[in-house]
Amino acid sequence: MPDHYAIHDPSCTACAAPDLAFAAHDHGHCSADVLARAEVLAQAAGARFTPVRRRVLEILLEEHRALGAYDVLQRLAADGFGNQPPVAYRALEFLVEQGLAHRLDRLNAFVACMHPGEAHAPAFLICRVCKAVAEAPADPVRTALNAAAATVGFAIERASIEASGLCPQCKATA
Amino acid sequence: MPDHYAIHDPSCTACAAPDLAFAAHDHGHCSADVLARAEVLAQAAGARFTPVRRRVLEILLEEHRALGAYDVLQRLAADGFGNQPPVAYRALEFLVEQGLAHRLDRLNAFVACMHPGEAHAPAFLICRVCKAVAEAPADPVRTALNAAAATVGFAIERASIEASGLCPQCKATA
DNA sequence: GTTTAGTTTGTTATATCATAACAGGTCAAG
DNA sequence: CTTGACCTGTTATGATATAACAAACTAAAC
Repeated sequence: MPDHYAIHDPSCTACAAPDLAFAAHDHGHCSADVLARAEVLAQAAGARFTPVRRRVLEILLEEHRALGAYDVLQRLAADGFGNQPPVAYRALEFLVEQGLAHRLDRLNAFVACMHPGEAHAPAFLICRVCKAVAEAPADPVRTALNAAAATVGFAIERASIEASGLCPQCKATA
Repeated sequence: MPDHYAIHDPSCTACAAPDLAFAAHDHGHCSADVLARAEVLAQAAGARFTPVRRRVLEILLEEHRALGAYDVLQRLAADGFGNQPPVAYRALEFLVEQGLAHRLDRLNAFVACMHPGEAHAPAFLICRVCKAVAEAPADPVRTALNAAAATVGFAIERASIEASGLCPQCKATA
């Protein structure tokens, strides 16, 4: 197994950071690591990590940005895969189901999950200038949300928490 | 001014409840109250609360549910207004800008604001069975979210918090 | 009371996002 | 090596949203 496929290593600076989307980092390592973990996880789940699916995840992993299904589709078509919408939507749906990607409702777009396999229900931070997307740990947020829901007797099953604003770099530049 | 146009009265059981969407209540009072407040607020903002705009708010206020733009459009057309998409989208956009309605990204749909004029940034609770939508106070949630964002240096400008699950009634029925 | 500038509405046309349904191909289990 | 499940590709269509322009209305200035 080549070095850049090395498994996630929490002692590595890059891997240990809570979120890298807004920080300079070894993105080659970062994305290869996530891809390798994804492969393992899909296997473990008895799911088939086929070429289209793998390629879609690779495409999403190229940047810490959300891509629309049609953007992904265009890339797939260029790589010789089918170029009809269901091809992209199905692969994206698979990745979301497997916890390897997330859908951002605000953007009608998809982003690679940077913490596959690590049980998490993140809040998304979307920079309105550079469009980078980061996953922020949201346990306290969800605790507060559950409490608010409980006061009216509502039982939350799924919640999406998506914030837009300025990432550290774009804030500094402005 | 007829009685059902009476202004919001916090001493009234209906008006005082944190959120009525999931509770039996005098909906005629509830919606007329919100409508009357909306009218006042629009005036105060120097905005024109025209017939289409008013009608769209009335339509949204008929139920504590989110309606798609095309649902609203159909209702408008039946009332003799234009029946092309921009008619609905523009009125909805106006209401959202004025804080009289909210857009739910998860549903691509719109819901009347039940707390117009009361500075608020709610979390939305969407019942997956009866489709009712309630606004829950989200100050603690937003505090937690801001804290999470701050740890990565992100400055939140707008956040949407949308949860789906079971409302009290549907939970009891299940 | 008329003019005028800004706003609102209506319309045509088109862009963007998403899925249903079916045919053919692939793969692993038996 | 067949079978059944699943995956991919395709056609077609549905659902959501906006650009651009013309006509009508409104409010304010004169």
